[in-house]
Amino acid sequence: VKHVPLHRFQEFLTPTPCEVEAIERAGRSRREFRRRQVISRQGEPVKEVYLLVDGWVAASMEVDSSRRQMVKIHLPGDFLGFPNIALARAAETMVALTAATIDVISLDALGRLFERAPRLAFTLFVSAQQERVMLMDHLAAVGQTSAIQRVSALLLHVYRRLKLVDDRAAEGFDWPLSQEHVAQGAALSAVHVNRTFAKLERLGLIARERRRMKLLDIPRLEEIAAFPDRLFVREPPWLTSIREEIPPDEIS
Amino acid sequence: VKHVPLHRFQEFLTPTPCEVEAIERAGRSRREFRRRQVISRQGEPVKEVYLLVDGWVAASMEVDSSRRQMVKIHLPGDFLGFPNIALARAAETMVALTAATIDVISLDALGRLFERAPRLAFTLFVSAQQERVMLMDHLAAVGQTSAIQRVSALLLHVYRRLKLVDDRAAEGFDWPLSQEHVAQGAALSAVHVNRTFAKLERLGLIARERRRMKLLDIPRLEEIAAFPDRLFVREPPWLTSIREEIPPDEIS
DNA sequence: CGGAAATTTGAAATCGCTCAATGATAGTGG
DNA sequence: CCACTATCATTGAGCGATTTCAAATTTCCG
Repeated sequence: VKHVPLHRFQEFLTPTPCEVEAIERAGRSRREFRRRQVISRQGEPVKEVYLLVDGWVAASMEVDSSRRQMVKIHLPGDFLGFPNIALARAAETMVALTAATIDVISLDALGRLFERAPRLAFTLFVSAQQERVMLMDHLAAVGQTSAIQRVSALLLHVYRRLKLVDDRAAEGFDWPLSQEHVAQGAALSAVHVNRTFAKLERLGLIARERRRMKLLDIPRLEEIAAFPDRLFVREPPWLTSIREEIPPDEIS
Repeated sequence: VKHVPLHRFQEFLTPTPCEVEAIERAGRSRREFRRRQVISRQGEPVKEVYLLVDGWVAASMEVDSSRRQMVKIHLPGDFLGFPNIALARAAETMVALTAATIDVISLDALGRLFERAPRLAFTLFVSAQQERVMLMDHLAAVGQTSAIQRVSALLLHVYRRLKLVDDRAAEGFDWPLSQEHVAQGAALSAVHVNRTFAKLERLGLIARERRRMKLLDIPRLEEIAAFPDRLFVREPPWLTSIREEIPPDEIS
């Protein structure tokens, strides 16, 4: 059995054993998906959220039948579907970009977590704010930068996230995204993404082969992309000082 | 003394008196800003968050010296600066679009709220997810729609939010945004925003005069914009069933 | 091995941008 | 209250980054 990855929690503080247990308890049933399979669909009633245990997942929104915007590339350890809990009907469609393993978390389990583990709850809250920052950066890139900058930014974004977990990302990494996917993420046409990849390759900044990607000149890519590498807080005093758990007998 | 507006809380559930008190207690010092005054600047260390009591505020990010993206138009009742709590240095710059009144909330006070008022904490969490949905819609509009659609979407977005609080918005509303501001929000040039406003006016969809705006044909604008009018959850069982408050004596 | 999905390339069209100049509005101090 | 100045809105002309359309390869997957 694959262990639940805790990356998104550990970014802000190291969970105590009983907090880890609370997380493990919240996720119940596990589901497997094949590449290209739809996990949840835009417009469906919202009943649960998910934890991505393994694989890549794309979250996207259909604007009209021919246009869709990818709003997030989810990697292992990410929560999926959280924005939908504010809605009666889901805003995003989730599609597996690779074979993927997912744990289902009920909304009731989430509520119990807020009641019993306030520090973990606050961590989840901070994590939601982090997602907002990433969306803001994405919006700024799409709104204010050129095609080559947006594609470079997307490459750097994925690279930086992979490197947090696996240092070998510097020697190249699996790249399951089609050029059509990149187009939907960077808000470009697939044709222009193709030309932009070709240009980056010609400049010696990236190398592509099969479904692998390697960034050859990261400093130069960062210079081009103008995409901020955010420094997130780590164990801030206002977070660590909160009580870790409310014993069950104190809850009526 | 102006009362603290609670719009963003009341969207998801009606706070109990002691929850209202907890909110009032969290906000301490009040500050006043003039139009165009900077409230907080991108890159500064993050020490506090704010509640917008009165006025409009723009949150924007500078991509380079000549390009900036407005990521949110804040109206009374909005929390300001929440995304920054995940960061060591602020990502957004806040500027008052009108004269504005703001309450300062310390991060410690926020922590106490998570410890003491779990239901309120969960409401804040859901509210953060709502903000993510709005950012996703914004990103989809900027990435996938034409100039006239983006400007229509921005107008509708503001109109819908104002109407929640004040029905007279249908008869026109104050419009403190310059065309340069609209340009930064919709990711267009100010010149093109001007031409797009002129077009909307020529089509009989809007009327502008001085710093007022009136939407003349909302159904047609909605048709053009293709901007979703989200239905947010209201008092969902998984939120209302959480215990309202942990008595102080149960906290060591 | 066959069919579907994805990539690549060319040519033509377009939406929105930049530059530049003029006109209107609003805020400020005398 | 008026004049002065900065900000904001408007309009024209030319250009260019990216799109669309179309067709040919190549790769992937069952």
